[in-house]
Parts: sequence; structure tokens; C-alpha cells
Amino acid sequence: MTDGKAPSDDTSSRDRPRSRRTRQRSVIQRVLLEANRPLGTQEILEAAQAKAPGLGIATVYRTVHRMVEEGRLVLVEMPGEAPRYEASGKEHHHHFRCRECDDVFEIQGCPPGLGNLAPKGFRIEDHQVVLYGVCPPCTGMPG
Amino acid sequence: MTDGKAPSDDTSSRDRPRSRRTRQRSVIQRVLLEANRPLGTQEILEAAQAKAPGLGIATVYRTVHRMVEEGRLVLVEMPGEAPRYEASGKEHHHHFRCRECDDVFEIQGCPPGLGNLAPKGFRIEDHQVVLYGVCPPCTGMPG
DNA sequence: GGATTGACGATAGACGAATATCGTTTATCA
DNA sequence: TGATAAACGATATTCGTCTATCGTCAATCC
Repeated sequence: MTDGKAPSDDTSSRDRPRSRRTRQRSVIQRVLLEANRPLGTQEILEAAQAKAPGLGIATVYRTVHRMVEEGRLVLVEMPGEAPRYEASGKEHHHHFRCRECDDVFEIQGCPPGLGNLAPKGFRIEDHQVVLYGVCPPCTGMPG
Repeated sequence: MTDGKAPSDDTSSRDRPRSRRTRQRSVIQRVLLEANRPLGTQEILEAAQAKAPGLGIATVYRTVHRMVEEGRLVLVEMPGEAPRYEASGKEHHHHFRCRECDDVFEIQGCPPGLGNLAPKGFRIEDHQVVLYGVCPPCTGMPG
């Protein structure tokens, strides 16, 4: 009876197997939800391994995908770089990428007038703003 | 300025071998310089093959890299996608990506106040705005 | 025209990111 | 506590992009 379709009323009502609470998974979740910036898979791996030695990259991918499906994480893509992930549920915001340390930070606010940029005939549905520069730590300034 | 046949060094004074004018190269250059939008390597290949059957992907990469080095082409990166290339020398602008046909278009203008978005301590040096939506042809409207 | 050699096309290989596989571990619950 | 199977770590495989190689072709110059 492996293909049992028992009416499990879990969070996301898919007929996926019951979820277990493991040390690796909770560590990865904490790393992501406590970071105030988007993290890449390698960053997640390293941060998680500090709390759970031996944790593997496959588990990072598994957990991240699961969290995205569950709606707890959103994909953040920067031009020319591998995907990052950040906690969902935040207000509309954009990102700043430091050219020194390559970290990406959240930037609150949104420039006005974006909807008027495109010429007639273009239907604008979404937008993304990326700022590049140097973050406070890398300029030697206090945060 | 035409490509000088100066004895020793040309515009880019590198000690690279003399450049030859081939059919493939001129076709690729025309494709890129006449397109009013950034093109990816596959797009370039297909457009160039229409004018020069048999043209290979290696030649596309070779020519694109050369043009970037020469400063005639600039790299355009969209989040989560392979690089595109567009003619250099244009005014500051941003890009619009159509979700129907996946084409990328240039958008003139730039939203004001971008420099004020980041909190204190962040040094902003550059920015990139990407608009997403549907382009005129894909909405059925005239271009 | 003939020699030189830059450029070509085809394709194998490199590369980084992501996925699939598989034997082992362990969370869960009767 | 023991049975079950979800989740794990290690790693092979896949995937898309890009580069290197190599024999052939042809732009350029004399």
C-alpha cells in the first residue's frame, strides 16, 4: 500500500507524504527566515552546516523547493547570478547588491512612475529594480 | 570610423592578429547592430543563419566576444536568463521583457529618485530596472 | 596566382548548477 | 519499543551554456 491516498489534511493539501520535523530541515528554515536578505544555496549550506555538521547540499535543495511550494519562501533572481531565496510575506521591495562582498540586501520602497516608462502599447504587469554599489559594512561605515 | 588598416595598431591596440572581414562576421554584426533589442546567442545564430547558411554557434560566440572587447557591444543580463547582447553607445535605458514571446525591448527613460531608495550607509553606484508584461505585438496592438 | 594564416564549422570537453539514485538513518506512532 | 517509510548524505547523472580543439576554407597581401 505505498500509493495510499489517505485523506491527509496537512498544510498544503497535496497528497505528498507526511512531513517530518528533522534537525536539518529546521536549521535550514531558521537560517532562511532569520536572514534579512536573500541567500543562495551555497550560503544556505554553509550557514546550516555551522549548526548541523554534515548537512548536505541535496538537503538544501530539497528543503528550499519544499518551502517555495509551501509559499514560505520566494525566489529572488539577480541578473547573471544563481537563484537566491528569501522569506515570503514581506512588503513589496527591491534589492541592493554589494560589489565588494556580493551580498544582496532588501531595499524598502519603490520608485514612482515606473508604470509610465514603457511606450504606448506595452502592458506593464510587474517590475524589478536592482541597485548596485557598496554596502555599509564594506564601506567601513556602521550599519 | 572605418576599421583602419593602419600598419601596427588599431583602435584597440591589442597585439592580436589582424582581423579579417568575413561574410559570417559581417552578417552577425549586422544582425546585432540592426536589432533594436538585445539578442541571445541562439537568436543571433538563427538570424545570422538566415543570411549565411551553415554559420555555426562557435562563430557567434567568437564574434560576440570580439565585439564586446572592442566596445561595440554590451552585455545585457536579465534575471534568471542567459546573456543577451545589444549595440553599445546608446543612451542610458532599461529593458522590458515580454512574458508571451520572451523578447526583450529597450525602454527609454529612467525613474527618478532611485538614488534615494537605499538607506543611509549604502553607496549606490549603478542600477538596473526590468519591466515585465506584454509587448505590443503580443497584445494584438500595433507596434 | 600563390603563399600565408586568420577564421570557419563541427564537435568534444569543461563548467557550475540542479536533479536523481540509493543505501542508511531516524522521526513518528501504534 | 519496534515497524514503517520520510528524510538523510554521498555522489552519479543530467542539463544548459560556453570553450577548446582541429582539420579545412578563404581573406589578404605580394
